[in-house]
Amino acid sequence: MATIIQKHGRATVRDVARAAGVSLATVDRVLNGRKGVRQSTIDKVEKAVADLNYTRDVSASLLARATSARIHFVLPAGANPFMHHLEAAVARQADIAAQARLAIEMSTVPALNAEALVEEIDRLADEKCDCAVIVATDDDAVRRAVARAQTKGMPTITLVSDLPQSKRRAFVGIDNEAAGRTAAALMGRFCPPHSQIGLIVGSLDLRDHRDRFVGFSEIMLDEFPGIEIIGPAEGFDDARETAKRANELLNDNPRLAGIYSVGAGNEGLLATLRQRISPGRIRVLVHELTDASREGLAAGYIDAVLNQNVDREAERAIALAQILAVHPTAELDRRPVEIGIYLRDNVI
Amino acid sequence: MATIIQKHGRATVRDVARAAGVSLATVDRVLNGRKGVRQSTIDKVEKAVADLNYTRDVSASLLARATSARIHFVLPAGANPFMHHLEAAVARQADIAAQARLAIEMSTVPALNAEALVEEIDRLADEKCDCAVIVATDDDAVRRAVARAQTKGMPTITLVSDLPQSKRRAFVGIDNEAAGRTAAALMGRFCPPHSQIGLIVGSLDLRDHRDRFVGFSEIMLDEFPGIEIIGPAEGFDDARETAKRANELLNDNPRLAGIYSVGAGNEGLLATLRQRISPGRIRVLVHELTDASREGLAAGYIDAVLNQNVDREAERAIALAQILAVHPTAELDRRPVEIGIYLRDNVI
DNA sequence: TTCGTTTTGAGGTACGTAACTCAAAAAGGG
DNA sequence: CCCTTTTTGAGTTACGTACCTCAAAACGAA
Repeated sequence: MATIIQKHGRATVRDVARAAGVSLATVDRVLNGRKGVRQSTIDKVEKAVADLNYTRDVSASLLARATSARIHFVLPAGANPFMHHLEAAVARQADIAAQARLAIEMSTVPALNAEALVEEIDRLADEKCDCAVIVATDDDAVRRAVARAQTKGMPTITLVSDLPQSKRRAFVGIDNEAAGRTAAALMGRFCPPHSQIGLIVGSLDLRDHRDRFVGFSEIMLDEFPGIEIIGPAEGFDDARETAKRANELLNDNPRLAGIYSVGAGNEGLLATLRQRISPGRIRVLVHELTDASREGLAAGYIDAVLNQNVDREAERAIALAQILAVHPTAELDRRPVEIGIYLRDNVI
Repeated sequence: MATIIQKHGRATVRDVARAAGVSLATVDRVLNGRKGVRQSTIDKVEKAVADLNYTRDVSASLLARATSARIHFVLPAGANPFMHHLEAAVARQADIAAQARLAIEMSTVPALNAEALVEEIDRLADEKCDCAVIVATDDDAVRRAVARAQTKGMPTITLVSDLPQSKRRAFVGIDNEAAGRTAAALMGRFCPPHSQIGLIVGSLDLRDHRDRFVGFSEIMLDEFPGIEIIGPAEGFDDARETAKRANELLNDNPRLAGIYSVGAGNEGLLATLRQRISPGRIRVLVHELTDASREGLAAGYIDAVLNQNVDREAERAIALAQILAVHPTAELDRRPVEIGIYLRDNVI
């Protein structure tokens, strides 16, 4: 009845050396990819590893590893609450990562400023940082900087906002088109078959916002053809501007059934809603769990929140960066981060 | 601009000993709770620990720890697909846990059989297992067995299905009333204000199903008073029975707008839907991502799935068990596991 | 004071890997 | 065959903690 899944008596490098008929030093050379070992010997060792089902003891490995890998996060400065959450998440994960001999550093550059980001990437590549994790601004100068860094031996990972067609080694974030499609699937079911839904984005120049809009439109046209999409209006991820856009939506469309807020600035949206309507009159869908969106959920002004879990993202970015720092040519897991859906009663 | 969040040069036990003006052995005694140290000395050491911000190096600690803690999972045998997923998740996490010097064992007992579960708990307690993790059957004999085990020094954690009013040290699972409330919030928005929603549970004798039903009813009556709840009918977590209940619901209520399937057996529900209606005609909400529910989502027969992440649950249970194994009187994190909501485009 | 008890110190070994040196052995080229 | 280069072996040190022993010191009570 009882099955022991794993017990602690695992094979060690000594066992591998004995099984392969070589010395400890040779096993070490093979395992850590040092040169000066004949291919036939490498094969012998790898066979022994496979036969004994040897896996590196992570605790011992970390303990013995003298130097910490340097992983550097570059985040947009003084941006919206979401970015502050992301920053906090990186700091939290940094504490955990320190146990794994990873030195996590963080710096900020002005938001939406490609030049500043480029400068920072170049600086990091020069001072032999092991891996950069950036919230990318979609700009060709940034693409070139990423390529330069890769040449100099520093791989780059994009976080939250991707940089397609670039030399970045991985993207950690949600699939924003899928997020838009999911938003449409919810809103389409929330609203009457013949109604109007207003869209507010931060800016259509932002890749993630554009992707969400594309996904949303696709499903709406396909599955809820009776529903009319109003907009998108641009709120520039700013509370005041977003409040204005929401006011305009309500003024111009008295029979509006829903609002999908694609970007940030939800404090402003919420303020307008509180001022203009009673909770539940129109269906409201926003992105990211923040103080404002939690409050909106609790008060009934917001029906659902699509969220990317920043802790999971920071953790994932660090895990991938660690792999790259140790094994620069490794194949990385390409799965996007999960899109969380929160209503009032399942917020965390 | 750049901020180093953590670097690797941390304080060690030697630093603590020096700062406290005591020997290494004394620091060791204090840190590991061994007896024979004067309170005034304990205070000195703890002050030094605080001053130096000392934290145990987990890698070294694990490496030095000779023995593995034994953590034993007891799951219901041959049950539904969800339980098989849970089993697989435990096995996956066991591999990871082995790195942390944890020996994860697993056994199965007949489902819904309190006597067999009691026997297994007693057996584990006698053979000095460090912690048991059980999917509880709600029965007083089980409560007594858990209490006996606790007396013998083996703490118990409940998984997925709780055992309230017992000596279990923690529960790892979702808040099922909150899940029911969330289901109602979705269904209430999905369906017209005056319509009928059919409920199918496994059994009202199952605590989690009853809790979900209670939460669902609460929100429905409160926020969607025009919607009528039909049932609940009992499908006994069985595909055939659940198919029959779904058929009956469709026969008896030609204007049914939605079905909320609270328990398992969704293969049966899906079969009936495929046979009787076209995708999207009625809104369908089920629990747990399984082959059947994924298929239903993809085909458009299921609108949304409420899910508990079994990997997260297994991981959490192991983490809590580890704390209990090392520090039996520790206070444990009481937060429930997150309730995931999945539509077609955000499944993982 | 003296005895017994409690508390503390000093020192050791072990865990499994990383990273290094130096010498010895094997391979390869002419 | 010798000579050079490459490959391998043997051994050491280090990482930070856990756990152990034995002796020395401090303490408390009579």
